[in-house]
Amino acid sequence: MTRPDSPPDSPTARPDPQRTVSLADVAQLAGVSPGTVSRALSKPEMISAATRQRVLVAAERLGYVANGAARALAMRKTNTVGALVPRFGGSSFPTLVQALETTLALRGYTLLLSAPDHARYQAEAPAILRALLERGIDALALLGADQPPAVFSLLAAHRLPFVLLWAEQSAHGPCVGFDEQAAAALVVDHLADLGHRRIGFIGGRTADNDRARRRFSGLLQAVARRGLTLVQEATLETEYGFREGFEAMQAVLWASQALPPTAMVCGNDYLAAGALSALDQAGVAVPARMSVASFNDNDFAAFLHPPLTTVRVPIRRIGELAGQHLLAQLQGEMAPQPEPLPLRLVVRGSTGPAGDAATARARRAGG
Amino acid sequence: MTRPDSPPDSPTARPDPQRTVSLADVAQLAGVSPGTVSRALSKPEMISAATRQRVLVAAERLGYVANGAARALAMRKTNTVGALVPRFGGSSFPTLVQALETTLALRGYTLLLSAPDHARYQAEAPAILRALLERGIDALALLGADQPPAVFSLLAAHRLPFVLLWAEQSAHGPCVGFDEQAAAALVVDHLADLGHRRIGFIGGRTADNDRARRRFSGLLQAVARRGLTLVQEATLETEYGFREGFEAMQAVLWASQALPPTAMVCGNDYLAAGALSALDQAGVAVPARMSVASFNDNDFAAFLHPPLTTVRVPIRRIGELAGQHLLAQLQGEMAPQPEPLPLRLVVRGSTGPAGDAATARARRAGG
DNA sequence: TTGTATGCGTTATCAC
DNA sequence: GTGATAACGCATACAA
Repeated sequence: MTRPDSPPDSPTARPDPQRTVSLADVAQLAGVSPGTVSRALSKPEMISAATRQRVLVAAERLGYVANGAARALAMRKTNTVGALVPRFGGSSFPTLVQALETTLALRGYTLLLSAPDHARYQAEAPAILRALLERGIDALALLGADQPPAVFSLLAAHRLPFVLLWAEQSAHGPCVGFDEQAAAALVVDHLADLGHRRIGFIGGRTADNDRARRRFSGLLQAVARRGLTLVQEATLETEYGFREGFEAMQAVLWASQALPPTAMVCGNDYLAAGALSALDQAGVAVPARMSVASFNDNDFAAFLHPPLTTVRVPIRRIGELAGQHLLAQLQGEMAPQPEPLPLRLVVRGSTGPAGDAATARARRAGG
Repeated sequence: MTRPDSPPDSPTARPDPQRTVSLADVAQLAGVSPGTVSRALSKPEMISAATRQRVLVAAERLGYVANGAARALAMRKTNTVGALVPRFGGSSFPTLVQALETTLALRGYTLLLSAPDHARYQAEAPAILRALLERGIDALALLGADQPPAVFSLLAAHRLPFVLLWAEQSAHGPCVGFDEQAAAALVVDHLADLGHRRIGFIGGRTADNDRARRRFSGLLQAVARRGLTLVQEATLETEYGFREGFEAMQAVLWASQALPPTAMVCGNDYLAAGALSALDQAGVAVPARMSVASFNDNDFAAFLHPPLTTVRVPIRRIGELAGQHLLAQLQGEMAPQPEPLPLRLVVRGSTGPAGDAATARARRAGG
């Protein structure tokens, strides 16, 4: 210790107002050694009740707050988990991140958030990941299985536990997600059962993310299986967003006016809400003249009116499970068994292409 | 150095596969001292081009990544900024946080996110803040001026630069926000100009957050100033959210059926979207039979249909400015002058209580 | 149970 | 320009 001791009986007992109070300060005030303070704080059971009490009081009096950097340096762990999630304003990622953060916080971990936009991440993923690694994280959650090539090798090189959020079956590492194809099948089967034959789709950009890709491919499969027609002029990709859904639906109405689809499927509820607004503005009655169905990422589509049939997708649960998965890895436990996440079709005011009578018939027939 | 040197000519040149590569390793490979490596990496201009090159190559070969904890310990700064933001799934906070993160990331800072729910934060704010302090942050952004009492004293005790997001004029510290009262006035004046006399309000909980409180009080003032009537049965508080807006609007329709308001103001666009859905479901034509106006927190209400008149509120800008403010504090510069954030009224399909003719007259008259 | 001593990986202050 | 060396604040193995 180089810092000169200040008179222990000085009025305020704060030696140097500039310096932040450290273990040594607490030790001095409590009249014990620094090691004892360290143990009293983090391994109370190793210390006698009496001294522990003295230490606690001293720490309290001084307003001691541990220095995480020093601790991290000594313990070689930061109690911090990184989250690498693209730009999420106006998406459903916040819900996911929130759930992840909550799960981690309950176990004493903090979340370090990095939210580059898509373009920047594609361009400089290694640098972004590296910044996270430098800052010090014990584990990492990444959104989607679609990662730039360098990412996985960096993770491997640093032996960093990680999990892919909202992804299925990646060869690259553990994933937490759900069966997008099944979700798409639920929607399409429902529409087919109602008697719809020609449907359209407004979805996210398949080039950008594997979620949109899987959702779309699931749709294609189900459409083929049920012998439906996916109307080309009524099928397009866009960014996720309310405005985007609105404009996409306008475009669809215009492009397919010769022979429009009787039902539209939207890739998420922002798109669906926008699409409904566009239909309303265009005077297209829903669901009488056109049905709309959607994937309910945001707990959101379930309350739209005109009513929308949705597949309720467990976003929050992904965050929780991912957190648990990471925590398990960090504790050296086995990862929890990959329970399949439940999907639920919420049917609201659906109608077949020929109106309610046909719909009732279809319901009796199809299930 | 206690670790035994491995033969420098070993095939893979990786001494100990378990250990993470450090400055010393790079130094050894480059044949220079650790100090030189440190400088070559962080203060390149202090090093000759030749050795710098050698160091860079060595670092690259070894996949060196700096240890932030050690750096933080030595430099007494973490290059990390904390954000303490309550539950933000389904709110407009993500937009704000995203903007903050982007602003900080561009200047080399990372964001440590803590997102407790409101109840937990009220109950254990000191513990939550303390966790952030322990983890090591150079500055902190907090949402709202409403903070539990212990928070500001903790911040002061640790001399931590901070800023209050989406808040005005708090005596406790610097704020970045906009004039909620003016925003409310824009909406109310617009409705009054159209000839509305009786309006209702669905807003956030004023007990929980000062934003809702200010928004509501601004509304009250403007209503009084224009001599309007705020219909009691059509005025209520709720959580922010789509579902909440839907249910609140249903409640309003029921409670005020004797003499309903001719216009509803909603506290944010989630509430407004929900309210529109409820009106649609109830068969209330908008805006013919009832006008709806809202504060557009999410870039969202501007695309709803039936159309909604909104005050466009600069959430993103708050995040950016807060980031700049913190960065300025961290660099010891003066904080940027508190430029007033712009508010804009976006008029869409508004109608007066007696229909379009009256509206046209009112527009000519009122402005 | 408690004190002592050392290392964690960097940066910074000196000399050279 | 570059190399030694001393902090930075904490945890922990080892002694007592």
